[in-house]
Amino acid sequence: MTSDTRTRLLEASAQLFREQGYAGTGLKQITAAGEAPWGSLYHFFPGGKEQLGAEAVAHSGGRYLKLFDIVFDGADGDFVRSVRDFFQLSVEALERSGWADGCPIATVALETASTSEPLRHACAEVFVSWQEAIARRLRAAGVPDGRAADLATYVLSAFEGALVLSRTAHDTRALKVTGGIVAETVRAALP
Amino acid sequence: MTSDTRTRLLEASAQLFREQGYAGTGLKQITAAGEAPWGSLYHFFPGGKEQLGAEAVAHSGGRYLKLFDIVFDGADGDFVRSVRDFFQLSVEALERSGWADGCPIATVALETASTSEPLRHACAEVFVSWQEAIARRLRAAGVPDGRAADLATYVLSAFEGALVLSRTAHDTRALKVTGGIVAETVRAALP
DNA sequence: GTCATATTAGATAGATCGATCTAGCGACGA
DNA sequence: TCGTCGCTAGATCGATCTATCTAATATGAC
Repeated sequence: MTSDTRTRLLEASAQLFREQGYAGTGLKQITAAGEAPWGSLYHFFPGGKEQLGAEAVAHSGGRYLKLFDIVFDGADGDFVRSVRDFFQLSVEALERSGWADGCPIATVALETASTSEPLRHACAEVFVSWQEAIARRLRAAGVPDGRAADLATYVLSAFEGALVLSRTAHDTRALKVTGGIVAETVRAALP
Repeated sequence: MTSDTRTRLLEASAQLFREQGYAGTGLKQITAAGEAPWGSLYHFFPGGKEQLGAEAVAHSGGRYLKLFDIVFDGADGDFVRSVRDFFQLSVEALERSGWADGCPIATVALETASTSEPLRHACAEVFVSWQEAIARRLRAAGVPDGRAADLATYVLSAFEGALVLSRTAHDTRALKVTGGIVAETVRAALP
């Protein structure tokens, strides 16, 4: 039986880290947002902020992994449509949240790439899992192994970058434009 | 006559923000790195950390803009080669710096997109200037206006995303793979 | 040389940071 | 009813954060 408080702390962390980064978020703010008692934080996460951060990253990563599958399954094997759908989903998420909900990992990844090895590693693992999920679907669409891995990396790169540009510009154009071109490129690469 | 101390503060800020983000960098650390006296910081930047951050972002942005031109000019009008060169330059910068020198803007952009309007705006302006620089070269290569703008956004998106993945993974593969596919895509789009 | 301005020096304020600590609450089995 | 143990409560520590302040010191014009 997983603790409810623990989950709330994890999800509050994930959301706050996504919006304002790891260093920019205080533990007090996390307990407030998660409506969790201060004493519980170090009970559930004796490793402190770093452990909480690493677990929050993994939590967000897993959640998005499920979302990938939902989008892929909803497109009935049409990989190109999946790509379009995913970019479109982010367009809507950005608009709905007032430009707050970008990539739940990227901010922490960049902040901690040179400052915390455990956090960097957690972020790297999430990115790998996402690329594998995309590559798996590409292989299912008939793309050879190595080429599928490369295309998956390419799609994720373009997606992450477009999210950075769109969120910073407060304008979904980058996501729409990039999504369109990436979808075309992928279509041409399918057998 | 621009103050030397002021420039050192600006460049130290730019480098530290690039490595560890805006919130993760203290003003004391900046004065130490820039070998500048503490009293000078608020003399040159009375607006405090936010002003220093915004100016550092603009400073980095302008520096990269010049680098764009150097790379473009070095490729003798061969835009596809410019793209490859630029991805390759980042590969080398990442390796040389021990995975510290990624995009000088992206970290701050993500951190401050929802927390500081002046900083977000400074980052957005840099990204716009970069896209315009790329688009100008695409037009020079014969690509129509609107299409050039879209392709420029696409190239920058893919580049930024690949930098995030490579820096996080401590592996230049994402930059190499993405750079290759983007170069191919751009080549096919040229007249 | 004199005066005004630009810059440096560094102590200090006041807030907040992550982390630790002890005390106590409350549910549940014996 | 009594313990036990998971969890909560929140004071508190030392460090660090940004920002402000007053003096002292260069610097340059005249």
